[in-house]
Amino acid sequence: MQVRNTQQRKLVMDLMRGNLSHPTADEIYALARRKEPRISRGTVYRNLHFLVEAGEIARISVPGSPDHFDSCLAEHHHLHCRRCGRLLDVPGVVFSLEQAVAASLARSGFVIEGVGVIFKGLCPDCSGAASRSCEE
Amino acid sequence: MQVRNTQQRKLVMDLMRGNLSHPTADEIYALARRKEPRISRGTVYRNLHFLVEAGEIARISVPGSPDHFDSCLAEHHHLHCRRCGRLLDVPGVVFSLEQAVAASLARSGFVIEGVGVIFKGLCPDCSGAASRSCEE
DNA sequence: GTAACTGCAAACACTTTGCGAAGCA
DNA sequence: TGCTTCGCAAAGTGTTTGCAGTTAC
Repeated sequence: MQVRNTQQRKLVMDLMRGNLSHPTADEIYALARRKEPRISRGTVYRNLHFLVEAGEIARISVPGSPDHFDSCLAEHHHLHCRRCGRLLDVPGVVFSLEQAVAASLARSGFVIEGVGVIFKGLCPDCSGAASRSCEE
Repeated sequence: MQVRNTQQRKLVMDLMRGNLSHPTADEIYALARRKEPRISRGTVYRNLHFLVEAGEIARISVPGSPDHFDSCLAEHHHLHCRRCGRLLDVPGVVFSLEQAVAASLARSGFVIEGVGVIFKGLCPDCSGAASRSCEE
């Protein structure tokens, strides 16, 4: 199966690479339409999947919200803000415990292919706003 | 708001309590219909949410598959089998690393309300089957 | 009696897919 | 030219919701 470098695929790729946050498929679709108004949602989804399969980007599944995509392939934790929905990187984390658990599981016959860790809570912006407005 | 103990709510509660695995809403619905064929999907969803809000059960969001529900409230990790889709408990894990990270994040102004860890891979049954049949 | 709850069905959000047309190699 | 990819729209999946009728308290 011969892979083709279409305008649309290049566009999605560029938008991902130029994006340091963790856009959803729909956010990429919105950005893509600014440059290429005729691009379709299906094409964006297909190309995001293509890039994930090709190992160019990572898919981050977030409970209760659509999937996000990450152009940073280095393994890292995320924080999902319950209030604004933003997905933020947790920097500088060592994975010794998850790795230890994975090793122990492997000894029991599990094949561990990955570990997903997601912190849930409020980001600094939202926790500040929350205390200011006394809500919740 | 006065809470009522309806037949349907009791049934969902009992099915969850008698269930050591991690059924999805649809699995609970199927079980419920065996005892109460007129129960509706909406009622099962509403009651599962009710029980989650009431702190009676936990909701486990699994990337790429419907939500699972867990009658075990003790914090623990899970393994999601890519092959059979089963969700399994990871027993006897200490959470020191996640807790350390959470503490460090808290110092930066994040409000951490929870940590979700999900291992992805193959359970012993499936990893054995996979190597036997040489697939993938 | 009354308001929380139910069953039903339609709506919902996100994602995938079938199809005929378009365009890259 | 041929086969991958596109745009479009419809279907799929899991979940929520509006409503009129029911039922627990």
